[in-house]
Amino acid sequence: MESWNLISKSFYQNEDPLFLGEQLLGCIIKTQINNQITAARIVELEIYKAPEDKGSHAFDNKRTGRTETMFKEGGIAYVYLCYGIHHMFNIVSGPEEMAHAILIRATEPIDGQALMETRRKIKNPIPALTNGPGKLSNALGIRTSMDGVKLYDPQSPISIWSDGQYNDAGNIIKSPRVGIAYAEECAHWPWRFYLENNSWVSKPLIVTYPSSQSSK
DNA sequence: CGAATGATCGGCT
DNA sequence: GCCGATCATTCGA
Repeated sequence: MESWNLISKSFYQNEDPLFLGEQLLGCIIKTQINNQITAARIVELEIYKAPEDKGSHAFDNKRTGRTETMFKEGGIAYVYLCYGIHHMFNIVSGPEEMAHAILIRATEPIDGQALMETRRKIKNPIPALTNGPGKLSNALGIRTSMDGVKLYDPQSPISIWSDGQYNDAGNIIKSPRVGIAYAEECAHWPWRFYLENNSWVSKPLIVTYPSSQSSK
């Protein structure tokens, strides 16, 4: 709010989602729902690069009712339900017909922390508030009904801003993504980005990959 | 601690 | 019918 700059629509049209992922780390997600405002800084995300990425819902440019959102112009939200409970928030990027998406995995609260704690039914200010994709959506009030909203419109329920912090890409750690062991050779691509030494990053879950990762 | 499990539902075979 | 880009809770060592 103080000196935040709204991320422009053109920014999201970049054809390299890996580059965009680096730029989006440190940016701020703001939600305004029924005049209630919360904001949180992106500290961890994952790139899903269609069509070659077997971890993506849009692998091989597969179009379904659900994935259709990802084929639209960059700069909108892709929100889907996972395990029947969790609302997963992604940023669609690239031009129309390029189904790239960037999953936000963890955030650091900036504004409206008390409201986030109420939504999450959490008593104490602990990292569990927003250190996972399902957790942060719950805390920020993001739901599947917001699928397709414009992130570059300040009136949207979800918008993304920059305040100039964390612009230095030097402190970004890159590692394999979480929860996609089924994605064969794509499973170990280092497309999970997070800020080094940030205490709000999600727990580095131990994922069992098809036995071929350690020393080959 | 870690491992196992239940929750809960839309999308897809 | 089955299963997932997950999480909170329980159970056992």
